[in-house]
Parts: sequence; C-alpha cells; structure tokens
Amino acid sequence: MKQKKSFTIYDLARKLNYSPSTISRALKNHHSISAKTIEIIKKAAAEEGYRPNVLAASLRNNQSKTIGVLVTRINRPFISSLISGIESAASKEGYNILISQSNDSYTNEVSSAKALFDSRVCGIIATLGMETENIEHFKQFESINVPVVFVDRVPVNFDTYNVVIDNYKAAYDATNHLIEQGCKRIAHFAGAQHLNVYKDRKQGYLDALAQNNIEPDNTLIVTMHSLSAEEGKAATARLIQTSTPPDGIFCSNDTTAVSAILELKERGYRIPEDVAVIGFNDDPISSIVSPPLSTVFHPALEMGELCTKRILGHLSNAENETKNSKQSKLETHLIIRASSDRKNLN
Amino acid sequence: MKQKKSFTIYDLARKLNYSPSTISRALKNHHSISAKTIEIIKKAAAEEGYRPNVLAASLRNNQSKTIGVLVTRINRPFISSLISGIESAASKEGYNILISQSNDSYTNEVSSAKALFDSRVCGIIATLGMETENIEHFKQFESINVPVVFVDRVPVNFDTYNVVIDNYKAAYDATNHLIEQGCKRIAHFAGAQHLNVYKDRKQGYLDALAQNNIEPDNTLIVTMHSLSAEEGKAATARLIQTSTPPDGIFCSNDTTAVSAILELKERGYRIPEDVAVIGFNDDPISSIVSPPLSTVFHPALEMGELCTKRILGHLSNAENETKNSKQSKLETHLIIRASSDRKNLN
DNA sequence: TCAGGTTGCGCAATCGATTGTTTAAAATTG
DNA sequence: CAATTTTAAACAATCGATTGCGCAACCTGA
Repeated sequence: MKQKKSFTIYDLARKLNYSPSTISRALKNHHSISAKTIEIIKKAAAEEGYRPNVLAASLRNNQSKTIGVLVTRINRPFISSLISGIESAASKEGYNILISQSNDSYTNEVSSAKALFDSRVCGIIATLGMETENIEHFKQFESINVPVVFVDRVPVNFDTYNVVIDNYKAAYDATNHLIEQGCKRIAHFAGAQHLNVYKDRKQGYLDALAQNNIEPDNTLIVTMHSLSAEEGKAATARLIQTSTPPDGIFCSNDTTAVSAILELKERGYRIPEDVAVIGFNDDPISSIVSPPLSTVFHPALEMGELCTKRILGHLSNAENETKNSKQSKLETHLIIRASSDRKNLN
Repeated sequence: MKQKKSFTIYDLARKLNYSPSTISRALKNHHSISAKTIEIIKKAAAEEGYRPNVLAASLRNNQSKTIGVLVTRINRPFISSLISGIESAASKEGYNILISQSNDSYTNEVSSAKALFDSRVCGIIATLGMETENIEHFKQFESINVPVVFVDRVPVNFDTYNVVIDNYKAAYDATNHLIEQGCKRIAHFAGAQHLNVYKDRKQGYLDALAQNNIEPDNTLIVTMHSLSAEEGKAATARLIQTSTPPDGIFCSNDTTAVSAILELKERGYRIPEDVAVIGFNDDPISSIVSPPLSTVFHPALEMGELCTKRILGHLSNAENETKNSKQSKLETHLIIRASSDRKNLN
C-alpha cells in the first residue's frame, strides 16, 4: 500500500502563483527573494503544513543528512550508550541516524554495510564484529568520499577515523591496581586476540606483570570467544579448583567479571580477600553486584558524540583532516569498588 | 564536502548500449527482458560494483523502505532490546531503521517526529515520553497513510496499532504473589499516571489488594516522576522509617526495586523476610543484585519484532487491518527470585 | 501471405527539491 | 529621459530509478 502524496513546493507554487524555484529559495531565505515574498510563502507553508521531502533534496544534492551506524548488538550497555551519544550529537545538527546490527556475524556486517551504502549515508560509524578480519566492505565508502569512523573495536592498517580508549593503559592500570592490593597470581579473561581492544588489554596486563617482576603464567590466561557469563563462570570454576588458584582476576569485560564474582561466592570464596576481581566497561551490573565490582570506566556516550563530530567535521571541511589527527584516544579511569579494594576492608 | 557521484544505471546503460529502463528492469528480473540480456546486465553491474541509489527509488516510488523509531532513551535495557528486535525483523525484510530519541522531552519528541516524517519513513514505531500528553504530532503520518505503531507506552483514544503487555494482569499477579508470601502491608512505587503502563500497574496492584480484602493505604503508594534509583532510594528510606513500615514493595520498574533492596540492606533489613520486593522489566541488574530480584518478564525483543511485523503487514495489504485487531497484547510472566520468595528460605 | 499476437526493448515522463541562467521590471545614474 | 545597474522571480536542467506506452521484429495459424 503506497503512501498518499504529500503537499509539495509545487502545490504551494500553484496556490500562491509563484514558481517552485521561488518557493524553494524563499524557504531557505535566499537573498534574491524579497522579504515580503518570503513572509508570504513561509506563512502559507506553515498553514498548509508543508514539510520538505528530504529524499528529493538528498538526491538532488547528492548528500543525505543521514549517518549510518553499524554495530554488533544494539542491546548491550556499551553499545546502546554509544548509539545514544551518536544520536544526541547528530540530531542536534539536524542529522538522522540509520542503525544496523551485525550480531557479530561477518556476513551480516557486509550486507549491512551495503544497505547503508545504498541509502547513501553521508558518513558511517562502525564497530567491528567478533568474526571480522577483512574490512574490504568499508572501502566502498571511501571510494565516494564518505567518511568512515571506527569506534572501540577498530581495524589495524586502515587509514580512517578512529575513536578509541587507551585499552593498553587501562589494562595496565587495572592490573597494577590488583598488584598493589597484594595479588600475586592474577588471572586474565581475554577476548578474541585479532581485535585491538582485547589484544591491547592483554598486553597491558602482561606488561604490568612484567613491570612488577611477576612471571606470567599461561594457565592463568583464558581466551574466550564471546566473553559471555557462561564462559566467565566456567573459567572461574576451572581456575579456582587448580592447585595454584588465582588471587586476582582482571576481566576484559564486566559480564565475565560479574559471573566470576557470583561463581566465587557460590563456592565460598571471599571477595576481595581471597580473590580480588576487576572488570572493564562500567556496565550497570557492575555497581549492583555484591560486592560492587571495580572496573574501567568506558566513556561510551562521549565516544558516540565524538564519532558524530568526526563525521560532521569531515563533511564541513575536508581540508582540515590533516590538522586534527584522525585518531582520537579518550580518557578512561579505574573505578575502584569493593571487589578489589583490600585496603579499605572493615 | 560533497560525495563523489557514484556509478548509476545510466553509466551502465551507456557502457552496454542498452537504455536505462532496460537496465532497471533487468536488475529486477522483469519478465519483458530476455534471460540473456538479464545475465549480461547483472554480470556487468556486479563487475562495475553498481549499487542502487535507494533515495532515487524511494522518491520515484513515493515509498521508502525505512522504518522510523522514536523512543525515549536508547540506552535503557528495555528500549535497546526493543530496538534490537525491531532491527532484526526489519533487516530480514530489507528495511532500514531510522532512530531518534526524545530523552523524555515533549519538544524533542515533536521535532523528532517531524524529522522522521520529512525522511518519508514508510512507518513509525514510537513509545511515548514521560511528558507527552498530546499526540497531535503523530497525526501527520496517518494523513499520508503511514502506519503508526505505539509500543509499551501508548496513548489512549488514538486509533492505531498498539503493541503492549498486559500491565494490569502482570501487576495483579505480582501483587498477588507478595500477598501469597504473607505480605500484609504492600507498598507500590508508581510512575506517572497519565501513562498507560503505570496507570494499569497501579490498578492491578489495587485490585489485587481488594481481591484479598486488604485495605489500600495511600501512604504506601509513592508516585514518582522518573522512577530513578535516587527516587527509589529516597522513597524506601522514608517508608521504612514510618511507624507502620511496609513488608513488601511492588515497584513499577527494576531500577527502583534494586535501589530499594540496596537501601533496605544498608539499613539492616532482611530481604525477603522483613520486606519482600518485586520489580518490573527483568533488566540485567535484576538477576545480579543480591538477593536476586523477582520481577515481571518484559518481552522486549519479541515486542520489537511484532512492531515491525505490524508495519510490514500494513504496507503489504491495507485491507487486512480489520481482520487482525490493531491491538496486540503479549504474554508476560512473573520471574520469582529470592527477593520475594519466602517459602524457599533455607 | 497476412492479420493478429508475442517478445524485447527504448522513449519520455515522473517523483520533489535545487540551482545556474535568463528575463522582466524596477531603481538608479548621468 | 535614456542608459545602466539592481532586484525579483521564472525557466529549465538535474539528481537516479521507475514505469506506462509505443514500436519494431519475430512468430503463429489460417
């Protein structure tokens, strides 16, 4: 069932005895239209409930005010906050956002990228899926000069905009914090190592150990596919039952960290006395679990806003791109809560 | 900075010595184009990396394959899952989704609705903001036969598609459950009463009390503006310090329920022995808090999918709309966890 | 062999807004 | 008052895909 046709500048032109071009110009205060005419036209437009058809304008201008957003899963705390930030910054400037999720499937990611391209988005913001190793599907955008901003999970060796946090430093600090609390055997729940975020977090962890002359123990490093609660629970159960269990765990996300806490509690371990735990992201669950989870603040909203700004900045002046580096690294910080705070125990 | 022009059917036509109309028809397997020609054209299109411009097609057809989604806040568990469901069902059918958030501001909601209208969405899915009492801004869609689906927070007296749960029944059951657990003085954290969801939940609560011959006590009913953690904490603190404190709380969302639990624990009350608590939504925090929170399952993903189906159903056959009622009420159920389960105490 | 039918494809208008180029009228100048 | 400049608005092409209509070329059967 088709939509009914809506009221256009042609209808308005006929009604007021002006040409469509005059209507168009009047509505955007073009200097060659007299003030009186502008007033007449705007008044009539408002009365008739005229609404511009942005499809037509976009087609003509070869420029849509729509930003494409391609994420893994919309309903995750970090992602939904990221999108919220993107949307806020975009709508403030009159841009719309078109959203697509890949569910961490490479095939979906490729077809979503195509769909966004076909919609002629003026820019695209993406975070890579777990499976993604090849990023050819983003090159089509560059070929028509549509800016691509990768956020959080970004590819290496692809010269485009990036918005990330310093995963290495955050992980280093988190691990160091555990060491300061007296942990000697620190486990690490790592994510897929072809993704920058998890690779950097692992490296930060390793370097913090090295810096403190702690020999890394591979049996304490668990690399997980999806960093799910189930994986976290299973890994915790396995590690804690060994002859040399960990006394601290640095997890690559809060989901596994919380599941570790729950599993440890169930088995009668005290947190942080027996095992100190620190997560990553500051998801809502991290402050609710008992004891509250220490974690790394992830500025999701801010990252989203910055992504939008990068797109808009590129569109407004393509020349400046060399001035500002294309790489943005946002500040994070540790949030120390009870799950790792051995010094403030009552 | 404008985008570069991309490769069009005209370019393809020139290259292959066919007319643009033949290209267009061939690409969609029109019967009047020979199999051989179709093959030639499709092959060339693939080689040249031709991608259709959906803006042009939408303009011509007066029909975009884009669904507008207007929510209050993207980064809330229920909403992000709802969007995820909408997106999944939409992308499966080749539809895109354009998202806008109102942040519960009426002004934003109105301007977002305008923006979505201007983008000529083929349908719109919306959940009302806290401030919204007037819904004139949704009538423009009906005027050009664009279907409007309200979900969860829906208006009364507006004849359009609705996707909701039975808030009344869920609240009735939740309250009844508390009564079965032996609660005599059950408090209720209510939301803004001009919104159907909170009004129905309150009514279900009241009727459950009445059914069990419990006199309602207005001092136990707290109506909140935003049902935030702060409000929940404050209300809990106030209620528990009265001479006749509640022994059960039915909260209109999980956020306030969790904050109630935390506040009660901090004050030394046992849950559920002293106070049983039940929330609404089944947010991730509900299963993490200690004790785990009993709550009402809210089928967010399913609701989202159904919203999309309603839109697509309307578009494919406008006649059927009388067959299926425009109102869809989805099933919910209680999730009983420790926060209210007095019978399974060890 | 020819009227009538089918097949395969091109022509040209259309969707609604935008904009470079004209044109007509009004205002200014000498 | 004629010449020139300024002002105001119209004309027409354009963006890319779609589609009703028309028109050859070919096929069919009588």
